[in-house]
Amino acid sequence: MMSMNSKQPHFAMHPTLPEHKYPSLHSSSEAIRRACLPTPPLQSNLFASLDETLLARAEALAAVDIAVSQGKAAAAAGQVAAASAAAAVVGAAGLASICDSDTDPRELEAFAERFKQRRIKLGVTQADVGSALANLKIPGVGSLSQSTICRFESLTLSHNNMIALKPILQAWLEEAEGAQREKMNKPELFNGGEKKRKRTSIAAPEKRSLEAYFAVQPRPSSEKIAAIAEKLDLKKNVVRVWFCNQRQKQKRMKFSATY
DNA sequence: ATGCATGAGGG
DNA sequence: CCTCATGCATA
Repeated sequence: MMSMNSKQPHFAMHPTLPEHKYPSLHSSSEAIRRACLPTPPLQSNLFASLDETLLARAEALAAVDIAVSQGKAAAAAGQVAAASAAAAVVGAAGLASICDSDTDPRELEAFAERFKQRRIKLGVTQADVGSALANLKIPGVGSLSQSTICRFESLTLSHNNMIALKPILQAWLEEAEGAQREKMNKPELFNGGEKKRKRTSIAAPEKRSLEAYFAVQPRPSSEKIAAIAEKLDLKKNVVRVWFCNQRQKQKRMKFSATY
């Protein structure tokens, strides 16, 4: 009965972030990426005359992928290209501010692993760490979800996100190891049943089409999205969000930067 | 561990 | 509408 799931009240959500967690990280990095993108995609006149054709083309590519037995080939190629671009950006920029040890991917990776190791040694779950962060009483820092802690440990967060979270998790780690020799206990609180969100699941065939399309055009216009949505019989918003998430995925540490 | 979703902030 | 940080729900 006591499903000890990771159900947390809503206290961890973004009730109206004070001013967002990491103020200075935004515009700069994005601007640099854009400014240094080596090759602005390809098709431009392709879209002018082709519409449904491109969609069909993308799906054809998906079919080819299947034949090659590597469903992710196209997407992978896109990621590689993006990774190269990102690497070139960092190299060309040569900015001291983003090249010191605190932002060094290797250091982040090393820390993430040490963190996980010590966390486990403390017998604490990812979810525990997340909620415990609120107890650190660090200004502007509340709790985090199991998802985020997991992603931090597996480096599946953006480089900037990793950098921002590192000091926070480091603080928790030291605090926790110090408190271990003592005695600690925190109260658990749960709330009754609320309306649960339902997660839409995109079927494999549709996903293949989306991936194929993404390979040729990662940022389809609203109109294209509508067309794709209709073609795949999905809600337009679902398709839009899928593309947004796909783009974010490309930027995660694990698939980015040459290090 | 990861897929789809939300919301702040920016343009 | 997008990006980005983040989370609920689920495989």
